Amino acid sequence: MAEKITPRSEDYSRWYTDVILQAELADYAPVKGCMVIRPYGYALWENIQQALDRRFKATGHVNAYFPLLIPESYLRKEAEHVEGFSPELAVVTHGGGKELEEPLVVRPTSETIINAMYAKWIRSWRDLPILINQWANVVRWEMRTRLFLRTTEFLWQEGHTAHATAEEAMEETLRMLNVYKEFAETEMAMPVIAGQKSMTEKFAGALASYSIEAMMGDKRALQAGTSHYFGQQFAKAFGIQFLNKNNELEYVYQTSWGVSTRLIGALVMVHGDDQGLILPPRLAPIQVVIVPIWRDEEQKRVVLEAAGQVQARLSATTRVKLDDRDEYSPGWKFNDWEMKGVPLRIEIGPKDVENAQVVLARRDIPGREGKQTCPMEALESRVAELLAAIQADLYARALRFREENTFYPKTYAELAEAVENGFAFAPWCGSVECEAKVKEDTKATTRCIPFEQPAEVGPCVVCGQPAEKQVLFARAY
RNA sequence: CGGGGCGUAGCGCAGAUCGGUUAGCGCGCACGGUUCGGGUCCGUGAGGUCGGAGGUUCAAAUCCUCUCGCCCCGACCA
Repeated sequence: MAEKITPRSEDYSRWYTDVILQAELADYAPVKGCMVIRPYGYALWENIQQALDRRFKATGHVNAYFPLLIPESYLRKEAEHVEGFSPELAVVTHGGGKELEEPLVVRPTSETIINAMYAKWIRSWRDLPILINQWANVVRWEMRTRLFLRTTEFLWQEGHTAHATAEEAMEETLRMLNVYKEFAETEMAMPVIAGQKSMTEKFAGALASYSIEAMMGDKRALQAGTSHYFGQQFAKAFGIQFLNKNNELEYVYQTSWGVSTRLIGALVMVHGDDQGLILPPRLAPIQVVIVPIWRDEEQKRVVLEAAGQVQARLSATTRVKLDDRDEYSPGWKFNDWEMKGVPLRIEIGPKDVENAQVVLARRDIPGREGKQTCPMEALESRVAELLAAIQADLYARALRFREENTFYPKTYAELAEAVENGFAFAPWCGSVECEAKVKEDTKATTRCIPFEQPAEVGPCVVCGQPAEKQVLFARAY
């Protein structure tokens, strides 16, 4: 056995890296913190893109593309924004062999360049709302990087909208957060907690930030998507004004929202096991792999013919691959496709051809337990059923895991213990001091103030003062 | 930036403490055969500026100095 995946229990971090490298999702690039997204990983990203893009279009958004290079001065226009991003900027100082008059930053996010354009485009209330999304790469010079979770360059989408009223912009902010939540749960089979970020955790330049937070396999939290309400902050910095219906000059109200290739890291950590990836059927690049089994040339001919028919029948509705490679044994292929997380495997051998059946093996249920025979005539319906069942079961399993590792501490000591073992929902007075103390003592941060709140909230778990809200504390990526 | 680890064949490593002349092993790769219902087995073969620079020495993967890079753990972040 050439490569082994480190078991999760031994070293979760190494397991994560092993799975990504061996499943060929990505590989390290020559430049520190950068990675190559390999074809299999990119196919996964394309499926994520499609599923999201469909939802963006359905909510009235259009795609556009803004440039990679941004004049450095643009970043400085919004005080809080520049403060948040300057430490991690890549700056271009030379071009065409000459030093540039003004340095250009490689976008870490596109608020400034997009808003500079919005200032040109918006004149009247009739120009609003502007609902633009872009799929792009961005660069942030992070100190510590990790495949997919935090790379120097990453792919994402960023929606940037401008509205005539605060209410409308806030509605948009929450609508898109909800799109993310629905996407995560439906497509990724990943349950998430939606809520508002605390003032210290919010986006640089936003009035309010919202996020969806998911529990990874090591019980740590991962911010899987964010949506920001900017009010008129950026509009004032960039001079985005319009004449309202009363012929009054007014600043627009804005939002931005984004998810990144980090979602691939989330998929790995939410569903994967010691054998490798387990991909949710709705996003899996290959939903069904057919592994034919034969001994001699005659069997090979018969089996491959049957396998070809199975492939043809399923390909109308399913992303299916026939692995007819001669050079690998069936056992090798089983392991290989399990590592790559293909949700459903079809085995066809001489016995199956004889009995007009196939063997179906679920990736999410290892061993004999996950295997069943299926008569050839029931092929399409059974495969569809199983894929749907796997999708649902993955979600249910992830939800159960999160619930089993979620705690409701009443005291500070209980909180400290709880965040060692998972998510902790606890009353919080809202003060930065209490938030900082928890971080200092336990390394856990407030992830979000969930929308779903209990009927009654006790005193702040840190200081004992009255608390209005319950907050989610967790150690996070 | 602080702490730790590592750079020797495509990958994973041994060799270094105690310098010695053809630098090994496993996997992978190529070819031939064998096998195929859970990572078959056998044979043959190709493949190396020992991260880089400088120094010590009759002799350096090995000792010394400098340097570059990567990974992991922290502080920062999607």
